[in-house]
Amino acid sequence: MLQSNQSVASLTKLRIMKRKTSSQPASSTPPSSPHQSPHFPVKLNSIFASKKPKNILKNSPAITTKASGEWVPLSIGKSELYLPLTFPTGQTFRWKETGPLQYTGVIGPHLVSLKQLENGDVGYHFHHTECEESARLALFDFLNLGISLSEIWEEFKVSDLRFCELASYLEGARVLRQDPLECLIQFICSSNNNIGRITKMVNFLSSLGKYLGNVGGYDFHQFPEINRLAMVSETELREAGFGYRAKYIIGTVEALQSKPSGGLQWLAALRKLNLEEAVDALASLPGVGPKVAACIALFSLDQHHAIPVDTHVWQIATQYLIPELSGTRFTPKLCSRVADAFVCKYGKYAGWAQTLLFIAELPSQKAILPSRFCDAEKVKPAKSKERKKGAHNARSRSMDGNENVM
DNA sequence: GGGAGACCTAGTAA
DNA sequence: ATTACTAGGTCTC
Repeated sequence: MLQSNQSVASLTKLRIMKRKTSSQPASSTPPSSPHQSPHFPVKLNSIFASKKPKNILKNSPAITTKASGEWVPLSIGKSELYLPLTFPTGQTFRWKETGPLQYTGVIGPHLVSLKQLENGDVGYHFHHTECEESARLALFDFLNLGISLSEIWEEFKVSDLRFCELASYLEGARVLRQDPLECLIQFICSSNNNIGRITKMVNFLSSLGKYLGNVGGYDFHQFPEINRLAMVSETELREAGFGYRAKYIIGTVEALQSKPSGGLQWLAALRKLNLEEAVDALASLPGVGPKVAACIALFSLDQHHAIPVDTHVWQIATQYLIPELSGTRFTPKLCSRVADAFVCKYGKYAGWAQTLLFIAELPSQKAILPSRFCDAEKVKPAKSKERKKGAHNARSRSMDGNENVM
């Protein structure tokens, strides 16, 4: 039953690094046969220097060379990255499932496929890129490989038995490091919305960017620059199905254009702020409230303890962290209370812990977890009705088992 | 500063 | 079959 859900395509994001102009679009089919080829060079110290856990790539053997048609192994293993728990779980709406255990997306100007190899490792393949080296760096950065998932999970496991048990079934649920602009726009689209529709909206905006190629029947584009986004009218967006979010997109794009340092710079600078400052800055943009801001902060701004609180996270929190509030109704005022509870329990990387707990609540995952993880039914607030099957809130990342986006 | 209602759509219930 | 209502996050009043 996991499969049906995984058909949800996810998309990606690019890094905030300078965009390279890429050359001719490539129409290619992802390689089909995993190939044990050499490892890649690992010169990421400067990039990841500030990260806490040791760089999991640090000791990887150097080498490289990848012939097209091959999967180049990342040599990190499933415990560090398991694609089905990372890409189609609501962090990004730009990556597509293009094969069994295979996902394709765009990182900056690079079109790349990732595949879980038979030995558990993840292999990558660039379909379209001008510079292999910068593509590789962009990929490592996007995958947040400067952070050891297994290392921070160890700490969660020690302090939380339930996390420990879940982790053994849901290995490799990693938090990505997306491009802030892409992340911002995607999550503005996500507000009060369901995954199928969000994906359509994001696809529409993405198609305004430079075409990079087709993989598995899906067209891939570089995410459009701010000035390109600014050329779209609210009317066009509404006709494309954005609803009232159309004006949010327009307003946010205008706000970014008006930043003295430029929108991209302004967004990039948020990575240097503390969480509260970053969230406040983001919330100054139309269409960005506490929840969307937390998503952007966690998924693109290195704010590892950001907790996107929605009704589903509220359920998790009242069930396991603050049972004294169980049965009460969620109000915005309680947002910080929930976030604090997560940080208090899990610390600096609370957002990463919360991501796993969230995924464990997805119908697709519950289906493969032992029943003891499912019997603890949520205590619903008096006024709340049964949860619907269809429309799920975005952050509810694939909450919908029936979701069939593409 | 907190609460209520509007916004938009898809899915569900009546 | 149509209609009424619902969730979901942000904004406005």
